[in-house]
Amino acid sequence: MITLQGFSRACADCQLQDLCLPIGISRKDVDRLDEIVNRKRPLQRGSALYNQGDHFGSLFAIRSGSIKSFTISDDGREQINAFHLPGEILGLDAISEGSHPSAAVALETTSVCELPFDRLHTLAHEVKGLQHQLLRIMSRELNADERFMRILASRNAEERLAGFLLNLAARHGMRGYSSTEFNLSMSRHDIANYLGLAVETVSRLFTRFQQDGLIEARRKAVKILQRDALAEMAGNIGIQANQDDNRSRESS
Amino acid sequence: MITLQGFSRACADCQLQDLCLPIGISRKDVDRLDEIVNRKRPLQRGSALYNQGDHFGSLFAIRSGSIKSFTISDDGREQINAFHLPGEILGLDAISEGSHPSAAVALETTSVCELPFDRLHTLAHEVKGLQHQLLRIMSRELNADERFMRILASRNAEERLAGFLLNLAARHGMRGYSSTEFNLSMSRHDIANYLGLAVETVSRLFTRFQQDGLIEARRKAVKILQRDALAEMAGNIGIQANQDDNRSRESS
DNA sequence: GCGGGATAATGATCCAGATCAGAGAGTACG
DNA sequence: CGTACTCTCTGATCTGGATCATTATCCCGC
Repeated sequence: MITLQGFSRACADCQLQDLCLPIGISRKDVDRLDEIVNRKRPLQRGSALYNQGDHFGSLFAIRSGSIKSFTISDDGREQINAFHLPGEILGLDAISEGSHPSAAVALETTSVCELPFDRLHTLAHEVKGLQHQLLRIMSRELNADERFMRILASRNAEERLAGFLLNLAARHGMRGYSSTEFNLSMSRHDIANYLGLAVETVSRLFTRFQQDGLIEARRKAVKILQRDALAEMAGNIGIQANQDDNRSRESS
Repeated sequence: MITLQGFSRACADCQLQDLCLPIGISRKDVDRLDEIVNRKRPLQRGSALYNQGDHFGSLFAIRSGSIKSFTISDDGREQINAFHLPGEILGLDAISEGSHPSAAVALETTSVCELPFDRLHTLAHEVKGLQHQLLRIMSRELNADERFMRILASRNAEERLAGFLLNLAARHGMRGYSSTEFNLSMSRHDIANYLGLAVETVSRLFTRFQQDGLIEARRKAVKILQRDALAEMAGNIGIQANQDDNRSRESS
């Protein structure tokens, strides 16, 4: 169904370049970016890209697959921070401390591009567009986090799950996949953990959404039947995935 | 009680420079930064630094006072994203979209430095240390958000409030104020909103913490009596404020 | 095709915290 | 300096979702 693109080599050829770092960068500069990127061999499901506390040396961009990032607190509880899809950048939260505050584990077979931070940083110093894009990506991430904090602080279970499904749908859509029919790469347990709910609640909600004709769900396979009803339910939060469609003019 | 420092002019003289943008920047470059900073006249309590949806042109650094940033959702509910103290940078979440996704309102008389983004961006392009510091500040913010998401997703009411108080205490401490005795510039309502709780719950918890001898609280005035007990309760989350004490060596 | 261990669904009960209601206490202002 | 408003506190009740318990289903290796 999805063409394997794991072996196309250059950023310039990558399907994801308009979601990823190269936005707003000239062809010539993309080639320079390309030189510092390491394409790693695919990660198997369940294996870690990095662990909590690991030394930070690189950012990572997802080429295909998906990754969850999470933190284990002192009392041993795991808390998932985010699910990452192709084109998204991981490791941004490690820049300030020099080590990764959270771990990143593949949810399925996943391939990533490694971006050594010191070289990226140097290149960004030379290529203003890259510097800008880095800032924009981090800002976008801040936005997504804030949006999610709002959901956690003020939405009930059904609003959370509706928002979650729509968010995933939109993000799939932006990557050229169907935004109505897709596979969840994470378990119900992971969804519950992420949304701050109990697994049982999530499971019941899937059942209810299905009974109400909002979705069709069989295990990991999900089909959105009534997008608008879900959006209404979610209170129109989290619908828009991290797009950033400003042509922010560099004024004056 | 707190000396008015609203009229010291230069970054180089500012008490907050080791929390703010100038970290890791040479004296000469701080002076260049200084040239682009606008010191604005103080904001009165309740007045907006910017509103939701406003065009983004500048970042802002707080000199004194405090600010809450929040979003109003479609259904009119206000949700507070963060409380900001002196030395912190506001507006980072607006870089990607070109407009402010949240509003910022002063909780008390507050003075800020305005940092026009295009000029800051250009300067960061020339001064690598500034570029790095910008990235670090954004990364630190991502960390704080993640930490807070964890609290919202998996902590109960008493853990949340304990964590909140310790976080404020630590942040006051880093700014040279007492970390055991301080004033809350926000109302119980704001605290509740921020923590995803009902006002009544927050109020009851203040009472209980006081009865248990953990704190002394009279209205806005708070005194931490048993820091360790609170930390235990908070599950050691949120204790450390956004420090970043890595001397991240630029390797190789 | 056949256990067996993870994953998911469903049912029954319980409780933390929301909601409802109302009473002080502080503050602004005519 | 009294009236009215906002903020905080406290008590009583209700409920969404957690927790506990069990069953169904999937998926894997053999």
